[in-house]
Amino acid sequence: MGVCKYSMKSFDLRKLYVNFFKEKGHTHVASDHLVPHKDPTLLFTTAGMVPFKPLYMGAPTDYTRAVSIQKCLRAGGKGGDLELVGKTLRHHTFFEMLGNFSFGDYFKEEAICWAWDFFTSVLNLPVDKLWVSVYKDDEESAKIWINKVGFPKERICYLGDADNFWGPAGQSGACGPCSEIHIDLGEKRDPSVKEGDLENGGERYLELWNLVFPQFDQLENGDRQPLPCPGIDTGMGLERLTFVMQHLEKGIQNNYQTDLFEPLIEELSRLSGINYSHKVETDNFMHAIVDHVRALTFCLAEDLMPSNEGRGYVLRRILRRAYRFGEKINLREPFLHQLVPCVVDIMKGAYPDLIDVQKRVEDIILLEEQGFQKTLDQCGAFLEDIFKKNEDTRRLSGPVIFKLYDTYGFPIDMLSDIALEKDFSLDLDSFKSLMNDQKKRARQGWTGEKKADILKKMSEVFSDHGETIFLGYENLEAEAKVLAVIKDLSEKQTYIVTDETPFYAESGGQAGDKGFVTFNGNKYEVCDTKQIVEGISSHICSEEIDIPEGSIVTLEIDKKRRLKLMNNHTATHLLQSALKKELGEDIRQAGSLVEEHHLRFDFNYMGSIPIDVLRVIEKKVNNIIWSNIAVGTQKTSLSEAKKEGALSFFNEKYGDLVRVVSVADFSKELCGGTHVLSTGDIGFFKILSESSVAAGIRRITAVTGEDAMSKFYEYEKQVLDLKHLLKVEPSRIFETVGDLQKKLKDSESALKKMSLQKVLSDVRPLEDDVFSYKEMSVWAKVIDLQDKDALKSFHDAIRARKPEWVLLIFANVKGKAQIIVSVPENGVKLGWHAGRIVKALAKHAGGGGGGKPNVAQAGCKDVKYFPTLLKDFKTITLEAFSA
RNA sequence: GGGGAUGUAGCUCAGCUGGAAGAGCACCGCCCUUGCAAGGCGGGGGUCGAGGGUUCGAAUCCCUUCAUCUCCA
Repeated sequence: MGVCKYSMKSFDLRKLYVNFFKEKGHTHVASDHLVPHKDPTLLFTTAGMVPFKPLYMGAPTDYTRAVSIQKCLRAGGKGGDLELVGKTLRHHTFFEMLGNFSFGDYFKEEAICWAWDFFTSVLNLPVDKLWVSVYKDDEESAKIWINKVGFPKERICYLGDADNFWGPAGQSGACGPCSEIHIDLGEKRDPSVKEGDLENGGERYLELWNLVFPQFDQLENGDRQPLPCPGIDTGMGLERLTFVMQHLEKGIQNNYQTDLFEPLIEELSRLSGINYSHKVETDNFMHAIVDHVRALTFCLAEDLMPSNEGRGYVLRRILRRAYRFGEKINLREPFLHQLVPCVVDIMKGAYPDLIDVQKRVEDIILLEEQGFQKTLDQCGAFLEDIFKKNEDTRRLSGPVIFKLYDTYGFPIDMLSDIALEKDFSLDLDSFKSLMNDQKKRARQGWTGEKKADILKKMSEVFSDHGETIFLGYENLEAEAKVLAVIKDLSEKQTYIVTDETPFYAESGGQAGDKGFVTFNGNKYEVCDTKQIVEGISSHICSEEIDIPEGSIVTLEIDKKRRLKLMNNHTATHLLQSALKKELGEDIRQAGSLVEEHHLRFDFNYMGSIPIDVLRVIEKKVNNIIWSNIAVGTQKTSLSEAKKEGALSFFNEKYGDLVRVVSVADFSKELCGGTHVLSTGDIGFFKILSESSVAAGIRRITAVTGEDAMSKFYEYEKQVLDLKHLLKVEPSRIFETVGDLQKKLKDSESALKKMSLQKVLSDVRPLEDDVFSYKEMSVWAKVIDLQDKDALKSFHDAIRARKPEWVLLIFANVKGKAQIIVSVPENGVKLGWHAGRIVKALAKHAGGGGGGKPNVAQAGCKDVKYFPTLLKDFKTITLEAFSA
């Protein structure tokens, strides 16, 4: 990458910022995940404050000031940023947000003064180039800027809701007025922007830092209430800040020339052979590509997978957009994965975790690129076809374009390019109206949140009491206080929430506990335990129950079931370690399920796993089980755990104490689940199946202990049954069945042949059975047959001998009445139609049938009709000739 | 959550308005060739994604469901 040419690098800016606010009493909180698992209303973390949302609602914490550098992703949705990326120089899908926060602590004055201080004393930004905006009704902030900071009045702008009222992130939550600091990059950069017009700042006035003053809580219905815990929420994009610093130093023109992007652009330029800063158009494609690769790398590093729905689909769209742009700069083969090492190299200083996942990220991206290329190729034939079909008009209609886009996912911009090449026009207006129809349909289909009220009650319990305390590592029964009893009438279920519980709530793949809740001598069955709101365990009973809040109840779990879950969960850990040791260290969990009677483990791996390798894996696990090693659990900090090499899946909340489950040096994982005390408890481990669930993902299912034994009995019984049935030793069953199959097959085909031969020798196509009708010789016969297939063979044999006759065959196939009629070519010309004839015959005999003019089949209720059909053939089929 | 499409041999796919499940590649055997490549002849392999229904008869029509792809939210 070479020596960095800037004295102030992105890495330094992160440090300066965090240290500045640490000195002002802020706790440095590490970035939360891009996928906010605690907030189902958001697809991705879109702002620095997202992880802190509950704190503004008054959730308990041990700090009131925080500083963070938050990984963020904005793609589609409300902002619609995705389409802008590349076209403007300041939008990104993935970016890092520097933020300082106050929860009921300091307010506007400190926020504004410190921001100013950071800009002017730490970064030495040119004071005369800075501009400030405040919310139109927020005199308080304006006064602070003028009186406390001494900021010139004439460079303060008052803006409205669109620009200076922030939030909420998602459908609900904290929001409030804000004040922004902009920098004037000079008139030359964007001459269309008037002096001081921050509202339409274009490329001239760059919004650098947004100081938000969250004061309100917006509800789902749009109403605003005062926030329980108002404070400060600021956000400054690291990419923009870095740009400004390096612009001032070296005069670079955009974010993509900063040290955060420049090596990537250089690499892309090398791969494509296209120079940067050559043409605006290709530059924009390069911008979008490198932006998207960063986003992809960070998402995939968090174990998010491209898929066809939800978050994974957003990821897939980002990838495809980048891939398509590649084509515009002469990259016609998968190339995105080749940029990943460069992303990792740039970011590894701040995100060392990336190093471990680099290889995996590359693999997944390559696979996706190949998959997309395949869909494009498959559209090729369809495309050719539609261009051919519309050759006369040289125009593709709306419905045709819509179908191509909606069903096959063929990108419209690519279609336009091809159409241009072939000199075709596109009816895009009609296409757009079809898209609108689809949007309308989608909106109508939206049923809304059914369980919103239940979620709301659970959230209230959370903010009043905090997380449910889990006693179940040591205790299998306990007394506890009831905090809430919530009835779901639509499902006939009751959720019972207590302050503490021995019940394990479904999490980390481990199934929730079952058992009983006892109150006042009444025993209620708990059929599952779940965390409907994260942190709150609810005991689910499938009946309506009334227990007053505040009551003390006895909680008792199904112990036998839990022991099995513990077996299976520990075994899952052992399996994962064994897989890593046997198939490679880059094996990663892609999902796991721990249930009472079996366990399931999904992981990334290309290709299937040979049976003998599975046996080796099985053996490794069993060796650990038979060594009877104590299973250790300890609480430690996340960073400590990582240092010791514990496996983690990015699901842990930073800052918390984490629980590490370890089996000597064989396995070490962060896990909140319940485990056996010693591996020997598991008894035995047996893999039942290995299969594929998605591209690049394999699934292993297995059983342990008693269930492994049951499985063995099941197989044993099957073998013994076979042994008795076949009267051979088990070792010879395979061979014997093979022989039997072959014999059966041979004799079946011999039988078929023989019975056909017999019919053919018994029934000869003699002139005696022929009558003349409508200028043709008609041969009619009733025969008996063993199976339906023989009928057609019989017909073909007769046809071969008498090509000039009309054949009329009535067959009794084991009691079922079947008719076949066939007419030679010259008969068809004379007006004979086998289909119509057979239909008429069948209709007369309570059946139905049909076929082509030359040959047709039918069936009817009973063979007893055959003589009549024969006798009255001419009258019955009369109408078959009239048409 | 709402649309559209696909699911047939190990792989890639044909199969029309219902009437004996097919092709190419791959596989196995034999022939030709000193060997390789190629060719010739023969052969094995399918619950037509699953479950219902209509029908004398369903890969084909209808309903349900699952998986994959795709668009919209």
